[in-house]
Amino acid sequence: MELITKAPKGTQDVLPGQSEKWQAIEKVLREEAALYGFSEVRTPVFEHTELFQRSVGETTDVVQKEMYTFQDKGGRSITLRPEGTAGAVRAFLEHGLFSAAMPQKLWYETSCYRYEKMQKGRLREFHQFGVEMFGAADPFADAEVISIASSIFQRLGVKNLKLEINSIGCPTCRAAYTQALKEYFGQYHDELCDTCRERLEKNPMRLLDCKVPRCHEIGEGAPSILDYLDDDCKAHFEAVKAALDSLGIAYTVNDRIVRGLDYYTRTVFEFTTEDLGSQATVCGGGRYDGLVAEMGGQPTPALGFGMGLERLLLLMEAQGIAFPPARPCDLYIGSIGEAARRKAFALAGAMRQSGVAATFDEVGRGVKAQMKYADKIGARFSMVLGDDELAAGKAQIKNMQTGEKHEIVLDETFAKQFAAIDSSLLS
RNA sequence: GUGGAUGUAGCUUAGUUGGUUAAAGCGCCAGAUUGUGGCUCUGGAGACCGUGGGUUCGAGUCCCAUCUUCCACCCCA
Repeated sequence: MELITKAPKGTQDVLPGQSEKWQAIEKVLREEAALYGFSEVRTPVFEHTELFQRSVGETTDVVQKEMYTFQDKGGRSITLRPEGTAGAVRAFLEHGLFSAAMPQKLWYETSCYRYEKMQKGRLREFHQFGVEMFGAADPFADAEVISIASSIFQRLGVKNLKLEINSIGCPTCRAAYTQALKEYFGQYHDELCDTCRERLEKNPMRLLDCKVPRCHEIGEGAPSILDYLDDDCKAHFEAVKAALDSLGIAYTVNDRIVRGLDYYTRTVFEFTTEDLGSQATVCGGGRYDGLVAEMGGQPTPALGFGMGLERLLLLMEAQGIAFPPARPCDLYIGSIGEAARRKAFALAGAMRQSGVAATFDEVGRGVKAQMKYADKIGARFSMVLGDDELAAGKAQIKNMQTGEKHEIVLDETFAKQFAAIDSSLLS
């Protein structure tokens, strides 16, 4: 197929039939966010490249090989956002949101871009719903953020999700732990795979989830971060777990969870599923107490999560979850002849003014074809206008499901008469 | 980035050991004694067989390249 009739690799059109599902999900996301007191923030699709290098981390895969980076005509290095947190933090700093009432609670739903090798549930343009909370250091905040995701899944009817949590400590505990890891893996230096040998220098924590069999085997005997947490971090983690317990949210502690974005501290978590093949993570997040300061702001504790919407939708479809039906056509106004068609056109307009989803014959075909069309679009009621109806000033309204007919007078009380007929169907 | 598959009308597919104008179902459009849907019947439109090369008298069917989608790794949402 020609390039102009083909969407770029890794992108997706959302067509009628699917867009209604997106809307249904988005409605739940917005409502849940509001229930928890979060406000929406919208940030640009592209930012200065440096923003992501600083926040996401120079050594991460995302920054090193997955960003859509280019130079604009002014010579600036621009990058399409690969995730949502950096932009939110930037906006938080740029507009002085830190001097508003704390905590600041924001949510967003945006497209993100990552140059990746395609797979189901892994696109180059994908959508993420996320929340960020600034200025809350307390463990209850961690539990609350996790519970937002949890209640979204619950409301959507998503099943079989596993919540895994871990604490990767603060920079102090992590320095000690990193040292311990280097020593441990150092003993097996020659047995490690090439990338792990590199990781050993740059980011030893990443060795832990290497899938190469031998590395994985070695990793099983590695020290656990949980044994290296200092007293504060340990107390914080315990309090987060207690808070989750009090909410009745089930979780498992997995000390191998190492998130791929450098800004995380202390609590990290993932919601995973086995129903999506290898793209198991539907939602991931954690605390990033150092990020705001790293970006030049006052030290501000913060945390949040990102949720992959394509994955969420895929998961819901895989689990056979029903979506609310699209709004159907309430009344199809058929017509025969030009005079009647003009009347149908006017009537459809008037009906819409009173909140009735009305449709008339927009293409000018025969009555039979019009009725077939009314049936296909799922019109709940139909009527046909012709010379006879115009002359008599009344017409028949037909219930498309039962075939039952009602007489209706073609005057200014039409909408009221229709409402009476319509509500009789509902009762 | 590594490895393995896939690609025929809008959709799902058939296409024999390469051979004349590439089939079917669904969908779409139009009809069935000229003003009415869902069933049935009839007809029609719609594919340069992903794209570009090559082999051959001749390729949807063989070879190469490229693109697309999918699977595993990797990464992450």
